[in-house]
Amino acid sequence: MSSKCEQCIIRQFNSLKALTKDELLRISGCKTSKFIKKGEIIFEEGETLNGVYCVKDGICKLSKLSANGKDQIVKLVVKGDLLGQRSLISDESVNLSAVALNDMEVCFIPKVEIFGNLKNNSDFSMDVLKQMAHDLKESDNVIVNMAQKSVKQRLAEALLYIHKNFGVNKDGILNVVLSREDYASVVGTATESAIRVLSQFKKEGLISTTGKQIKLEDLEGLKRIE
Amino acid sequence: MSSKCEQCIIRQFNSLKALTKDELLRISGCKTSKFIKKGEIIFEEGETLNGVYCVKDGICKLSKLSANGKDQIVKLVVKGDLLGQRSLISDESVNLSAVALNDMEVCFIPKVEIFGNLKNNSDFSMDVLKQMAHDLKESDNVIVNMAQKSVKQRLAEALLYIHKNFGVNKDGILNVVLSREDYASVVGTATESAIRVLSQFKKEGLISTTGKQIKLEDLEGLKRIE
DNA sequence: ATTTAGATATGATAATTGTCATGTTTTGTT
DNA sequence: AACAAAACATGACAATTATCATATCTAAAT
Repeated sequence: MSSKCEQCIIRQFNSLKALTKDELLRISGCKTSKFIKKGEIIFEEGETLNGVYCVKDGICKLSKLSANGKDQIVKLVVKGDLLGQRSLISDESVNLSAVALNDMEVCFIPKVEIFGNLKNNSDFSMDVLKQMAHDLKESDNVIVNMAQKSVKQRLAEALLYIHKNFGVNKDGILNVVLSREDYASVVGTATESAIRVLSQFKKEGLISTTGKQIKLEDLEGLKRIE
Repeated sequence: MSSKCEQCIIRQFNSLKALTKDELLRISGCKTSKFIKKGEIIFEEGETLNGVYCVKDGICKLSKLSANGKDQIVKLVVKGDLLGQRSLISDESVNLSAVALNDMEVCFIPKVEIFGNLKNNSDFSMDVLKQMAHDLKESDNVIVNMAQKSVKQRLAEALLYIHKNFGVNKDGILNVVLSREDYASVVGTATESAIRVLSQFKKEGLISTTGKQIKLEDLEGLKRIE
């Protein structure tokens, strides 16, 4: 019993908003809904996808295994994002692995539907194109940051990024809860280094922590990190 | 007196190949041809573009100024590539600066033409989409490399990348000639570090140099760098 | 041919980051 | 509650990379 895409609010946050009522009805008919538990793998590097996932709830990480055996987290995915678009479009195997950081709810939309709409609805394809263009810009900016900034700067920016894009709960604690290892993997450093920098931020009053939970105490201070 | 796009071979290498004869004729009518000297700026970060550049000849670098004042080269552009697509599509100012590394010849195609074709020719928009999807994958891979690999590894890979994608002349010398500063800027390190690593490669017989010209002497050796 | 600015090269040293060892805390399981 | 496993934390040290100083080489301009 799948609910109706026409009434799904999530769709407003991604390219599916450009679809017509008829197109949405068709998708409603063939999509499948899935619940994914924290830590579960949605797909893995090298797999072939036969559709895209629309994230209804929860957060996941997109990562790639480096030659040295360490995982690099390339992106964090919010509610509303589409997963697997890129691989679908270029008709290649998936380049990144997706792992749930929370319990998630996703809808799987088959490839044929997406391609049909890309071909026939230029509003939709234009929106997908815009989304990709935006992602590409973000990626280029990440490259520059990785290449030019220190671990301390990158970690400060990662915290600010999560704060801005995923928000905080009523107590001011970041909605995304990452392990220290995951932070290291976002920033591209050793786990111990990430731990050390977070400890330093704590000492300096820039953040406070309760277990894995992190609260940003001084946004301006974090922005000033050099 | 602009030559005809219909007869331009370059177009086979980019998304313009998906255009119809009529569409190409229209572009022929409104495009402008430009010669750009080595070192000249094609466009700079923050500018607004009113079209895309189709690279007919020559090579250029796309770079971004980091907060620390250093340039990071994000991509090298070959003959056949389109410049400025991304910014045009997302309707934002340009994120990267483009500077000629050679004497170049480019054609400028106005925004309206591109958008018209994106809207009306789904083969064209699909091809642009594919190109962007491919670029996005490449960018993600670069992020992983920047984050996880050493300067030595990154420089070896940069040399191999240039070898593979831009080729060599009759003497086996890389077709792309970069200054040591540019190499540092590709790899994301200090100029002195880039120089040192290149010197080391030379000592180890992996490369040979004559001034700025570099020849790869041992491809397999470079691939094995750790 | 000489000058000169810029690029290349290398040494010395400092700063950053990674690795290994080890201890503590947290978490989940029986 | 007791235990084991995992995550977190920190010290000591090694490796990598950046910075500063200075020397040499190259290429362009006079």
